[in-house]
Amino acid sequence: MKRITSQRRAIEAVFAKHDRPLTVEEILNYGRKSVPSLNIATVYRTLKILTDNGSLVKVFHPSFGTLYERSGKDHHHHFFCRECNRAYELPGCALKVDDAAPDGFVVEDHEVFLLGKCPKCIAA
Amino acid sequence: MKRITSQRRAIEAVFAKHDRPLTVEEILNYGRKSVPSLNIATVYRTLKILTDNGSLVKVFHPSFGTLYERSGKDHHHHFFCRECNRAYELPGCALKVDDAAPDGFVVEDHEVFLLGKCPKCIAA
DNA sequence: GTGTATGCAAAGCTTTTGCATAGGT
DNA sequence: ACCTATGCAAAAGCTTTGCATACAC
Repeated sequence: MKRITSQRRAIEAVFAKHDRPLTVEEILNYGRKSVPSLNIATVYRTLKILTDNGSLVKVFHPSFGTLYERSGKDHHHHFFCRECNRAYELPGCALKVDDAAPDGFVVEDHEVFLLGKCPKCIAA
Repeated sequence: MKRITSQRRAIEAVFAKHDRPLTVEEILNYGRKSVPSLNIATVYRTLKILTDNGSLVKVFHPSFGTLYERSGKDHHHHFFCRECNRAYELPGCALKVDDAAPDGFVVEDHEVFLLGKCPKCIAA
């Protein structure tokens, strides 16, 4: 990626505006609002580049597959609302990492997914 | 599923023998050892039935997608070895569930994935 | 003007489905 | 004999890739 195109800018703007894990479809649809010609192949190619260079990280949703979010945030976990299917980032870490695995396992990383109902859907 | 076929028995035997989260491909290959004609469509259909009736649960591996494991175990989490790519079940739960999400979120379920090196690969 | 990134279409994978038939009951 | 579950092949997602061309530089 050596040229700054309108497509590339549109995709980065999507992440700036919607700062949460997004599906490829969300990225495509939001991006098309500013660049209607935006193609799904371009989205995938750009996501790959941004993931490879560390700007984005993948998040795996139990039912929706791969989501993408901006990197560089503090360590956090994810909450998926079963009602509205939106992904949330939750600050902090409630995992007792030292107790998480038996002796003999070397834990280098971890991910925590919470599933339930978000405040919006409870209020609704 | 109202009939007990050799395919069905073969698939259940695979889970009995390899009591850890398995990929569809692993299930197919292991199953074909006893029923060579076993077809991938049958595997998917059987996995769907066993998942729907609660005998199996899905486990989502960050890179390998959906794995299947037998249900009815105590609450546990998963460890994925980055070296040998094997999935382990870890007993217990080191998550402080009450602290996991801010007020306003209702946490119904959670999953924890640990990534690192397993004892076998450390020893090797 | 040069060469990269895009759009389009085709191809790869994984998973699902339609249909004729083997085989469990 | 009946009718479900299977195998096969086609289809339906999702993601990647080849190729001509638009466009950033």
